[in-house]
Amino acid sequence: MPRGPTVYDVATRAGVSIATVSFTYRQPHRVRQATREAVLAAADALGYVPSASARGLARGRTGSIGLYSFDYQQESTPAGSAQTDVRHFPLYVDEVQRGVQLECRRHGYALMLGAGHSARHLPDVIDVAGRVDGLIAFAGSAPPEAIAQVAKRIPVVELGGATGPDAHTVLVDNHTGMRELTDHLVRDHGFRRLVFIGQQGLPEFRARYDAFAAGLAAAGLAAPDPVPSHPTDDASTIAAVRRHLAGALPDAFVCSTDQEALVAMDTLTAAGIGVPDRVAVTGFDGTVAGRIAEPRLTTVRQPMEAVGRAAVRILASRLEGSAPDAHHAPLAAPFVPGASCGC
Amino acid sequence: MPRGPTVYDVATRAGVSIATVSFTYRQPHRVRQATREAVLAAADALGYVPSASARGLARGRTGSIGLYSFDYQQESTPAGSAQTDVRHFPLYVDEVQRGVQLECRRHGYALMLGAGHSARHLPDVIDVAGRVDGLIAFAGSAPPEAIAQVAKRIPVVELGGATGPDAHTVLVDNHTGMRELTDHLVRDHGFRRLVFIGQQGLPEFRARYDAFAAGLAAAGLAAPDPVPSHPTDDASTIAAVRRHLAGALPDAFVCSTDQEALVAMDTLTAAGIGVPDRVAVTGFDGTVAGRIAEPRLTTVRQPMEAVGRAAVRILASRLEGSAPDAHHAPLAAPFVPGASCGC
DNA sequence: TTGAAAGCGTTACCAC
DNA sequence: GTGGTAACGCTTTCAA
Repeated sequence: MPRGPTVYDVATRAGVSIATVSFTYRQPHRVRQATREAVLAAADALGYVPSASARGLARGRTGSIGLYSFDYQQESTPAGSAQTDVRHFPLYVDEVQRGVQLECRRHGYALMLGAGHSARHLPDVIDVAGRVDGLIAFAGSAPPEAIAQVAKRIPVVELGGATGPDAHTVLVDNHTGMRELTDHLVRDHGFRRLVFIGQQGLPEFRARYDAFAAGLAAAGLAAPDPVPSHPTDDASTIAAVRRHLAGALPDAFVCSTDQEALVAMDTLTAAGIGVPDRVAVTGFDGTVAGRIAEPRLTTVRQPMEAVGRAAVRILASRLEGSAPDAHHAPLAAPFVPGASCGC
Repeated sequence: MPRGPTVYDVATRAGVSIATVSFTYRQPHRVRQATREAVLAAADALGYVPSASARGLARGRTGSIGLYSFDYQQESTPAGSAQTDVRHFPLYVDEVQRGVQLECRRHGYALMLGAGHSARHLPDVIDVAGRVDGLIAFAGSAPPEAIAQVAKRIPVVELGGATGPDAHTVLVDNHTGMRELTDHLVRDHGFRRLVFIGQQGLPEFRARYDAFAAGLAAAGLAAPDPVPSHPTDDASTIAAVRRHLAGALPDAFVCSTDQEALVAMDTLTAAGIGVPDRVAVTGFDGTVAGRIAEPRLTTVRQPMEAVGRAAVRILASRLEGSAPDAHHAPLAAPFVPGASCGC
């Protein structure tokens, strides 16, 4: 912010005090029309651009909300097949971000996106937190301690985490959809040997596995342990799939996310195993990439934009001290049959 | 930013001065290790989150870059056919934004996205400008006067505008690709009656029409005036197309953007006119929606992510006072034949 | 309706 | 290496 004209310059030029200049912008009605016009004219002539830093310091709030995401969202996948080179399509994180953007705009908040690569001592998320009135963070994107620390100062909504004492979260019903999906595979397709691929670190992922297990249990089947894989890390997914290529192929790979499901499909295809002919694959999220994949991915569709919007609304209500955001019901995430399960 | 612990609190707790606390973060090497650790411990215990406002005010820069976009990017299209309900796919603006995000992260800048709907006196873009060290704005997204005013204070890159005295721009070669596209239609398909649909307000759009006209001229054909239409405003595009449904159908609709081309295709289809059987349609941008449209859109692919990245780089070099970003060559935008031209 | 002045939380210059 | 102490530009009482 190369320093430019300030309130002082505008005040001088308009022949008023700096207080009047400030009033002109913040409480126009408290200023006589003639005065107001004089001030605005002076500001215009000078090319006055109010400093948000100064305003933020004086008022104690910035008027902006922060969004902190994963790194993986940021860098393109280096290579990969047409199918997994999915980075040209918006992922879960991107679609949520879109909702956040939309709702911030509605509420008049500026949106601050975290930048990484800081060689500083402070975790990035704290840096971002220092710039905003409220923070939205994807669970797992920042160290829990950092989140906790931030939450002591400003309202925080952690997406995909558990609703805790400090950080709120947007509730999504991960269970119902996954249960339906599992039931579909077992009941409609008659599958018996199902493998679950995905990490179990976050509550939302655990809910997915639990629903999967519940579905199997209801059919009198034992649920195998989840095979570890991380949506961020394609290599881990590939490894998870390959592990099952040796012996008898399972009937279906039930994946924790679309991202992993797409990688799984590619891995299988590359190994000469047709999907869904020889094995079914399912995902979770309902991303664009999954919709246009070949075969179209069977999945559970999260209301991503709605999640982003809800996060902002929660923050806004906390910031504006309005209604303590009554316990909103979890957002629905419907089962969406595709072709990758054999339908 | 509910006020929390400050440098003073940390200093007291660590038994040092506030200057030392500041040094600990900004110039760690200048502080004795023991001191540094004491400070960090105190900060940690207190849950210290440095105020970016205060820092920005004191240092004269915020460490963040702003991106100002159109409104249309923000709100979902209410309805529309599967084809034009394109809002689920990233548009030109979104893909550029992605590049901006990526490059900001690389350079360690936080990214500030403009929020609209302010009931304030200041144009939004000025508000955003007051928050950042440099601004990227899509040409046409903000009043030229506002841009000019902002450019007096901080470096501005205006995307799609002309390189002017104040605002820089990222140069994209709009001509070559469109010329190739036009030649293709005329030469390879033998089309004679081509209609150009699109607005002419911005330099980049004019370049597209000019290339179109040049292509026709080279074939000894007269170029019709462009039919006004705005990519933001589907209704205007629909109207533009309908105007040509009455008499003899042209051979092709050459559109200024993919967005308009998709709307055109839908309009034609809805009118029972097959694309490309009875008339060809082409776009410009190379968006995802165009790639997966049926028929796949013939277009010119802009290097959208590269545009966003370049914008940040230009800003970064201006801010860091490094090389005055040597006149970089315009980015290439290749012709990409699809199926919508009849190929 | 307007002005004076006290902060707001950092940084950075200048001593020590 | 560390501490004092002016800025930095704006908002917001409190008076006038």
